[in-house]
Amino acid sequence: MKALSQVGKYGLRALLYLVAYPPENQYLSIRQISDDLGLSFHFVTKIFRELTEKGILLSYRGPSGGIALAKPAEEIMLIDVIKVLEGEDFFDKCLLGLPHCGSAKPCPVHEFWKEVKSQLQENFSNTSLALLGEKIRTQEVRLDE
Amino acid sequence: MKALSQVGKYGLRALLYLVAYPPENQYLSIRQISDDLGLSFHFVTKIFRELTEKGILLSYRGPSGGIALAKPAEEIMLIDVIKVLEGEDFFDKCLLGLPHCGSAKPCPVHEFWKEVKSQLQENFSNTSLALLGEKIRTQEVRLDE
DNA sequence: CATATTTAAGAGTATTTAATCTTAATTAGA
DNA sequence: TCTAATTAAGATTAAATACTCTTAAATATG
Ligand code: SF4
Ligand code: SF4
Repeated sequence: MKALSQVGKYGLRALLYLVAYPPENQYLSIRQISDDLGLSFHFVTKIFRELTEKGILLSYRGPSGGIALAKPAEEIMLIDVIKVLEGEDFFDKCLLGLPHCGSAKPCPVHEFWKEVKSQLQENFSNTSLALLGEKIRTQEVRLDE
Repeated sequence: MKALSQVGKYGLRALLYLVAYPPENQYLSIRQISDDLGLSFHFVTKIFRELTEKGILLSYRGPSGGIALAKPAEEIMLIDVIKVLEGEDFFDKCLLGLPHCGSAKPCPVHEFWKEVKSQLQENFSNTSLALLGEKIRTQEVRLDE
């Protein structure tokens, strides 16, 4: 089961790095993130540009430039990030992908797919980046290896 | 959230058609299924070949040939079909896709991803094709439109 | 045996996704 | 003002996925 695209995976990992290890100065360079996580610098740059456009990150060019959160990590929910990285319709995707479907005209697997999907959506909506960053800092969880 | 590939979606729909509307004679032709569901005949043929190789379908060439279930629909679970169509590792896929990970060295979203995944896996394991076929026949659910 | 029907096999094409590369723009600091 | 550091933008390439097409093999029936 493939839940996130490469854009989603890399983007989320890179973003969580920033949240977990915020820099002393205002901006953290993309190079440091991509090097530390072993991701392609250019690919991460492209992904971050999207997050910047959509108001989740701020960016600054030039020496000692980089990226930073546009809002406090407490106010950014996982679902906001996912919707930028995977598209607004992320939670509309279906198992059989029939046209015109939904609860009124369900397909054979609608019943439990609906449950699975809403459970995931709820978790994404209730999880802030701040919470995940804290888990990473306390080494309860990890971002690489 | 993209759960199934096109192979998985088309394959499952076509297979459920056979289960729900089994032919009087021994075999049902792929042409009838693909035409009825509006799917590519060649694509469905390719998918069915795989299901035949893996022992879920029987096939027979020549006039009045076609495909048939290799076992009673009661004995084929959704998860068996999914594992053929999407690969044995379908339920090993991850949100962040870190190497060497699992419950011992979890990533930040492991906790709820694990839950979501096992809920889906359980549903797939407990659902037989016979059950879904019956739902379709009684028009509780549908395969097209 | 000849023909029509049907699946098998695999080559070929198109589209989407993933990743890389090049150049431009911005900015700090010597 | 010059240089180095950094993101922005977009062109390009690579790989995976999704089909499509052609030919072969099997088989029923007249
Ligand atoms: S009926 Fe439900 S599960 Fe099935 S394709 Fe539609 S929305 Fe998805
Ligand atoms: S830690 Fe869990 S959710 Fe995260 S990538 Fe590994 S198996 Fe997937």
